[in-house]
Amino acid sequence: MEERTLKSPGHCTGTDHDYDVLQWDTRQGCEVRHILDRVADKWSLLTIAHLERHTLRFSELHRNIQGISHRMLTVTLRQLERDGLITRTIHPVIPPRVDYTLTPLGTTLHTTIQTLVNWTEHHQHEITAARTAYDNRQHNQPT
Amino acid sequence: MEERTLKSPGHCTGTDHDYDVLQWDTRQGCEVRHILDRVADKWSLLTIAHLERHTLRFSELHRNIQGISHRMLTVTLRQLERDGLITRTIHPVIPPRVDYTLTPLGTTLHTTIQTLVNWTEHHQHEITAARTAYDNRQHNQPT
DNA sequence: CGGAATCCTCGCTGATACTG
DNA sequence: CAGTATCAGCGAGGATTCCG
Repeated sequence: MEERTLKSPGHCTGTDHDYDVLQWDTRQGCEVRHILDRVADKWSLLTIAHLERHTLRFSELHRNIQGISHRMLTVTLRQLERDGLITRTIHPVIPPRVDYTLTPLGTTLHTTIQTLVNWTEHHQHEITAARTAYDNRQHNQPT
Repeated sequence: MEERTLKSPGHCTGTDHDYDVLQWDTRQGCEVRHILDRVADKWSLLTIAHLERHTLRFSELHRNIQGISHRMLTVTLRQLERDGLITRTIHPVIPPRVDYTLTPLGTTLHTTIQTLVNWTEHHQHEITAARTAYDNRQHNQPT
Protein backbone atom coordinates (compact mmCIF):
# COMPACT_ATOMS: atom_id res chain seq x y z
CA MET A 1 0.00 0.00 0.00
CA GLU A 2 1.50 3.24 -1.14
CA GLU A 3 -1.43 4.99 0.43
CA ARG A 4 0.67 5.84 3.41
CA THR A 5 2.89 7.99 1.30
CA LEU A 6 0.19 10.56 0.98
CA LYS A 7 -0.66 10.74 4.58
CA SER A 8 1.08 12.86 7.07
CA PRO A 9 3.78 11.13 9.03
CA GLY A 10 2.39 12.20 12.34
CA HIS A 11 -0.42 13.43 14.46
CA CYS A 12 -2.08 16.64 13.36
CA THR A 13 -5.40 16.12 14.98
CA GLY A 14 -5.97 19.74 15.81
CA THR A 15 -8.74 21.33 13.84
CA ASP A 16 -8.38 24.53 15.77
CA HIS A 17 -7.11 27.34 13.67
CA ASP A 18 -5.21 28.72 16.58
CA TYR A 19 -1.93 29.19 14.84
CA ASP A 20 1.15 29.82 16.85
CA VAL A 21 4.29 29.04 15.04
CA LEU A 22 6.05 28.99 18.36
CA GLN A 23 4.35 25.79 19.26
CA TRP A 24 4.80 23.73 16.17
CA ASP A 25 6.22 21.13 18.42
CA THR A 26 2.72 20.61 19.74
CA ARG A 27 0.02 19.84 17.25
CA GLN A 28 -1.11 23.40 16.85
CA GLY A 29 -0.09 24.92 13.59
CA CYS A 30 0.83 21.50 12.38
CA GLU A 31 -1.32 22.03 9.32
CA VAL A 32 0.74 25.03 8.40
CA ARG A 33 3.79 22.90 8.40
CA HIS A 34 2.33 20.43 5.98
CA ILE A 35 0.94 23.01 3.62
CA LEU A 36 4.29 24.64 3.69
CA ASP A 37 5.98 21.38 2.97
CA ARG A 38 3.71 20.82 0.03
CA VAL A 39 4.21 24.30 -1.28
CA ALA A 40 7.91 24.41 -0.74
CA ASP A 41 8.37 21.15 -2.52
CA LYS A 42 10.24 21.65 -5.72
CA TRP A 43 7.99 19.48 -7.81
CA SER A 44 4.74 20.67 -6.28
CA LEU A 45 5.63 24.22 -6.95
CA LEU A 46 6.76 23.50 -10.45
CA THR A 47 3.61 21.55 -11.14
CA ILE A 48 1.35 24.26 -9.84
CA ALA A 49 3.24 26.81 -11.87
CA HIS A 50 2.82 24.80 -15.04
CA LEU A 51 -0.86 24.26 -14.46
CA GLU A 52 -1.38 27.96 -13.97
CA ARG A 53 -4.09 28.76 -16.51
CA HIS A 54 -3.53 25.50 -18.33
CA THR A 55 -5.05 22.06 -18.38
CA LEU A 56 -2.41 19.50 -19.06
CA ARG A 57 -2.27 15.77 -19.26
CA PHE A 58 0.21 13.60 -17.50
CA SER A 59 2.56 13.21 -20.41
CA GLU A 60 2.52 16.92 -21.13
CA LEU A 61 3.44 17.72 -17.56
CA HIS A 62 6.10 15.09 -17.67
CA ARG A 63 7.49 16.66 -20.79
CA ASN A 64 7.27 20.24 -19.59
CA ILE A 65 8.53 19.81 -16.07
CA GLN A 66 11.70 18.36 -17.32
CA GLY A 67 13.87 16.68 -14.77
CA ILE A 68 10.97 15.21 -12.87
CA SER A 69 10.81 11.46 -12.74
CA HIS A 70 7.78 9.53 -13.75
CA ARG A 71 7.33 8.45 -10.19
CA MET A 72 7.64 11.87 -8.59
CA LEU A 73 5.19 13.38 -11.02
CA THR A 74 2.68 10.75 -10.05
CA VAL A 75 3.30 11.21 -6.36
CA THR A 76 3.20 14.98 -6.60
CA LEU A 77 -0.01 15.03 -8.57
CA ARG A 78 -1.56 12.70 -6.06
CA GLN A 79 -0.64 14.90 -3.15
CA LEU A 80 -1.90 18.02 -4.84
CA GLU A 81 -5.09 16.26 -5.80
CA ARG A 82 -5.58 15.01 -2.28
CA ASP A 83 -5.19 18.52 -0.93
CA GLY A 84 -7.77 19.77 -3.38
CA LEU A 85 -5.30 21.94 -5.22
CA ILE A 86 -5.66 20.28 -8.58
CA THR A 87 -8.37 18.31 -10.32
CA ARG A 88 -7.80 15.02 -12.04
CA THR A 89 -10.03 14.16 -14.96
CA ILE A 90 -9.91 10.69 -16.40
CA HIS A 91 -11.08 10.26 -19.96
CA PRO A 92 -12.16 6.63 -20.43
CA VAL A 93 -10.62 6.23 -23.83
CA ILE A 94 -8.36 3.48 -24.88
CA PRO A 95 -5.09 5.22 -24.92
CA PRO A 96 -5.79 6.51 -21.42
CA ARG A 97 -5.99 10.25 -21.10
CA VAL A 98 -5.89 12.12 -17.83
CA ASP A 99 -6.13 15.85 -17.54
CA TYR A 100 -4.99 17.96 -14.63
CA THR A 101 -6.25 21.41 -13.78
CA LEU A 102 -5.68 23.85 -10.98
CA THR A 103 -8.69 24.19 -8.72
CA PRO A 104 -9.76 27.66 -7.60
CA LEU A 105 -8.07 26.86 -4.31
CA GLY A 106 -4.92 25.89 -6.12
CA THR A 107 -5.03 29.15 -8.01
CA THR A 108 -5.21 31.22 -4.87
CA LEU A 109 -2.30 29.28 -3.49
CA HIS A 110 -0.32 30.04 -6.60
CA THR A 111 -1.08 33.69 -6.09
CA THR A 112 0.06 33.57 -2.51
CA ILE A 113 3.25 31.83 -3.42
CA GLN A 114 3.90 34.65 -5.78
CA THR A 115 4.28 36.89 -2.77
CA LEU A 116 7.18 34.87 -1.57
CA VAL A 117 8.66 34.77 -5.03
CA ASN A 118 8.38 38.51 -5.19
CA TRP A 119 10.12 38.84 -1.86
CA THR A 120 12.91 36.68 -3.13
CA GLU A 121 13.15 38.58 -6.36
CA HIS A 122 13.32 41.76 -4.39
CA HIS A 123 15.99 40.60 -1.98
CA GLN A 124 18.00 38.06 -3.88
CA HIS A 125 20.97 40.34 -4.22
CA GLU A 126 21.10 41.00 -0.50
CA ILE A 127 21.09 37.31 0.16
CA THR A 128 23.66 36.54 -2.46
CA ALA A 129 25.85 39.30 -1.08
CA ALA A 130 25.43 38.01 2.45
CA ARG A 131 26.44 34.54 1.35
CA THR A 132 29.46 35.74 -0.50
CA ALA A 133 30.56 37.84 2.43
CA TYR A 134 30.05 34.95 4.79
CA ASP A 135 31.90 32.53 2.60
CA ASN A 136 34.85 34.82 2.13
CA ARG A 137 35.09 35.33 5.84
CA GLN A 138 35.21 31.59 6.34
CA HIS A 139 37.81 30.99 3.66
CA ASN A 140 40.32 32.92 5.70
CA GLN A 141 41.18 30.05 7.96
CA PRO A 142 41.50 27.02 5.70
CA THR A 143 43.68 23.94 5.92
CA MET B 1 35.19 20.45 6.38
CA GLU B 2 31.52 20.83 7.18
CA GLU B 3 31.61 24.02 5.20
CA ARG B 4 30.04 22.26 2.27
CA THR B 5 26.86 21.72 4.21
CA LEU B 6 26.00 25.34 3.90
CA LYS B 7 26.58 25.63 0.24
CA SER B 8 24.05 24.88 -2.41
CA PRO B 9 24.34 21.48 -3.98
CA GLY B 10 24.33 22.84 -7.48
CA HIS B 11 24.78 25.64 -9.94
CA CYS B 12 22.86 28.85 -9.36
CA THR B 13 25.11 31.21 -11.16
CA GLY B 14 22.39 33.42 -12.53
CA THR B 15 22.34 36.84 -11.05
CA ASP B 16 19.55 37.97 -13.34
CA HIS B 17 16.37 38.56 -11.48
CA ASP B 18 14.40 37.26 -14.40
CA TYR B 19 12.25 34.85 -12.48
CA ASP B 20 10.33 32.26 -14.32
CA VAL B 21 9.27 29.43 -12.17
CA LEU B 22 8.68 27.43 -15.29
CA GLN B 23 12.36 27.15 -15.86
CA TRP B 24 13.64 26.12 -12.50
CA ASP B 25 15.28 23.32 -14.27
CA THR B 26 17.62 25.90 -15.75
CA ARG B 27 19.42 28.16 -13.35
CA GLN B 28 16.90 30.95 -13.47
CA GLY B 29 14.78 31.21 -10.39
CA CYS B 30 17.15 28.89 -8.66
CA GLU B 31 17.49 31.38 -5.88
CA VAL B 32 13.80 31.19 -5.22
CA ARG B 33 14.12 27.50 -4.67
CA HIS B 34 16.81 27.95 -2.06
CA ILE B 35 15.00 30.65 -0.18
CA LEU B 36 11.96 28.48 -0.21
CA ASP B 37 13.96 25.56 1.07
CA ARG B 38 15.30 27.67 3.86
CA VAL B 39 11.94 29.06 4.71
CA ALA B 40 10.07 25.83 4.47
CA ASP B 41 12.53 24.16 6.77
CA LYS B 42 10.92 23.34 10.05
CA TRP B 43 13.79 24.55 12.18
CA SER B 44 14.56 27.65 10.15
CA LEU B 45 11.01 28.78 10.37
CA LEU B 46 10.79 28.04 14.04
CA THR B 47 14.04 29.83 14.68
CA ILE B 48 12.98 32.90 12.77
CA ALA B 49 9.68 32.90 14.60
CA HIS B 50 11.39 32.76 17.97
CA LEU B 51 13.81 35.52 17.09
CA GLU B 52 10.96 37.75 16.01
CA ARG B 53 11.49 40.83 18.12
CA HIS B 54 13.85 39.04 20.45
CA THR B 55 17.55 38.64 20.83
CA LEU B 56 18.33 35.23 22.16
CA ARG B 57 21.44 33.29 22.94
CA PHE B 58 22.16 29.79 21.79
CA SER B 59 21.04 28.10 24.95
CA GLU B 60 17.86 30.10 25.08
CA LEU B 61 16.95 29.13 21.56
CA HIS B 62 17.81 25.57 22.34
CA ARG B 63 15.54 25.69 25.33
CA ASN B 64 12.68 27.47 23.58
CA ILE B 65 12.64 25.62 20.32
CA GLN B 66 12.15 22.40 22.10
CA GLY B 67 12.68 19.31 20.09
CA ILE B 68 15.57 20.74 18.14
CA SER B 69 18.87 19.01 18.57
CA HIS B 70 22.02 20.80 19.50
CA ARG B 71 23.43 20.04 16.11
CA MET B 72 20.44 21.18 14.07
CA LEU B 73 20.22 24.42 15.95
CA THR B 74 23.83 25.09 15.09
CA VAL B 75 23.35 24.15 11.45
CA THR B 76 20.17 26.16 11.14
CA LEU B 77 21.66 29.24 12.72
CA ARG B 78 24.62 28.99 10.41
CA GLN B 79 22.47 28.83 7.33
CA LEU B 80 20.34 31.74 8.41
CA GLU B 81 23.43 33.72 9.28
CA ARG B 82 24.98 32.97 5.93
CA ASP B 83 21.90 34.20 4.15
CA GLY B 84 21.99 37.39 6.13
CA LEU B 85 18.75 36.67 7.90
CA ILE B 86 20.12 36.67 11.39
CA THR B 87 23.06 38.28 13.11
CA ARG B 88 25.44 36.42 15.35
CA THR B 89 27.13 38.36 18.09
CA ILE B 90 29.94 36.78 20.03
CA HIS B 91 30.68 38.17 23.46
CA PRO B 92 34.28 37.35 24.31
CA VAL B 93 33.61 36.43 27.89
CA ILE B 94 34.71 33.30 29.58
CA PRO B 95 31.53 31.41 29.76
CA PRO B 96 31.03 32.05 26.03
CA ARG B 97 27.96 34.03 25.15
CA VAL B 98 26.54 34.34 21.67
CA ASP B 99 23.48 36.33 20.80
CA TYR B 100 21.30 35.93 17.75
CA THR B 101 19.07 38.58 16.29
CA LEU B 102 16.90 38.85 13.24
CA THR B 103 18.35 41.25 10.70
CA PRO B 104 16.01 43.72 9.01
CA LEU B 105 16.05 41.39 6.04
CA GLY B 106 15.12 38.49 8.23
CA THR B 107 12.28 40.50 9.66
CA THR B 108 10.83 41.26 6.26
CA LEU B 109 11.07 37.61 5.41
CA HIS B 110 9.20 36.73 8.54
CA THR B 111 6.51 39.16 7.49
CA THR B 112 6.28 37.64 4.06
CA ILE B 113 6.05 34.16 5.44
CA GLN B 114 3.16 35.34 7.45
CA THR B 115 1.25 35.78 4.22
CA LEU B 116 1.60 32.13 3.48
CA VAL B 117 0.67 31.22 7.00
CA ASN B 118 -2.39 33.38 6.69
CA TRP B 119 -3.37 31.64 3.48
CA THR B 120 -3.05 28.33 5.21
CA GLU B 121 -5.02 29.49 8.17
CA HIS B 122 -7.69 30.76 5.84
CA HIS B 123 -7.93 27.60 3.77
CA GLN B 124 -6.99 24.85 6.13
CA HIS B 125 -10.50 23.56 6.40
CA GLU B 126 -10.87 23.30 2.66
CA ILE B 127 -7.69 21.33 2.49
CA THR B 128 -8.61 19.12 5.37
CA ALA B 129 -11.98 18.49 3.78
CA ALA B 130 -10.41 17.69 0.45
CA ARG B 131 -8.08 15.23 2.10
CA THR B 132 -10.85 13.51 3.97
CA ALA B 133 -12.95 13.26 0.84
CA TYR B 134 -10.03 11.90 -1.11
CA ASP B 135 -9.15 9.38 1.55
CA ASN B 136 -12.68 8.11 1.86
CA ARG B 137 -12.90 7.71 -1.87
CA GLN B 138 -9.79 5.62 -1.86
CA HIS B 139 -10.86 3.43 1.00
CA ASN B 140 -13.67 2.07 -1.11
CA GLN B 141 -11.54 -0.32 -3.06
CA PRO B 142 -9.25 -1.98 -0.53
CA THR B 143 -7.72 -5.42 -0.44
C1' DC C 1 -0.59 6.45 -21.84
C1' DG C 2 -1.14 6.72 -16.87
C1' DG C 3 -0.02 4.58 -12.83
C1' DA C 4 1.55 1.33 -9.14
C1' DA C 5 5.00 -1.46 -6.83
C1' DT C 6 9.89 -2.75 -5.97
C1' DC C 7 14.63 -1.82 -5.23
C1' DC C 8 18.41 0.94 -3.95
C1' DT C 9 21.02 4.92 -3.05
C1' DC C 10 22.31 8.84 -0.41
C1' DG C 11 21.56 13.02 2.04
C1' DC C 12 19.50 14.64 6.24
C1' DT C 13 19.28 14.43 11.01
C1' DG C 14 19.91 12.88 15.80
C1' DA C 15 23.06 11.06 19.31
C1' DT C 16 27.47 11.21 21.13
C1' DA C 17 31.93 12.81 22.36
C1' DC C 18 35.50 16.29 22.31
C1' DT C 19 37.47 21.37 22.25
C1' DG C 20 37.90 26.33 23.87
C1' DC D 1 28.12 27.72 27.35
C1' DA D 2 28.91 27.53 22.30
C1' DG D 3 30.52 24.94 18.68
C1' DT D 4 32.72 21.09 15.83
C1' DA D 5 33.37 16.36 14.29
C1' DT D 6 32.01 11.54 13.76
C1' DC D 7 28.96 7.81 13.20
C1' DA D 8 24.65 5.49 12.38
C1' DG D 9 19.63 5.16 11.11
C1' DC D 10 15.87 6.66 8.44
C1' DG D 11 13.38 8.12 4.75
C1' DA D 12 12.77 10.85 0.46
C1' DG D 13 13.41 10.30 -4.21
C1' DG D 14 15.27 8.13 -8.78
C1' DA D 15 15.33 4.14 -11.92
C1' DT D 16 13.08 0.23 -13.42
C1' DT D 17 9.41 -2.89 -14.33
C1' DC D 18 4.81 -4.64 -14.81
C1' DC D 19 -0.40 -3.71 -15.21
C1' DG D 20 -4.90 -1.42 -17.00
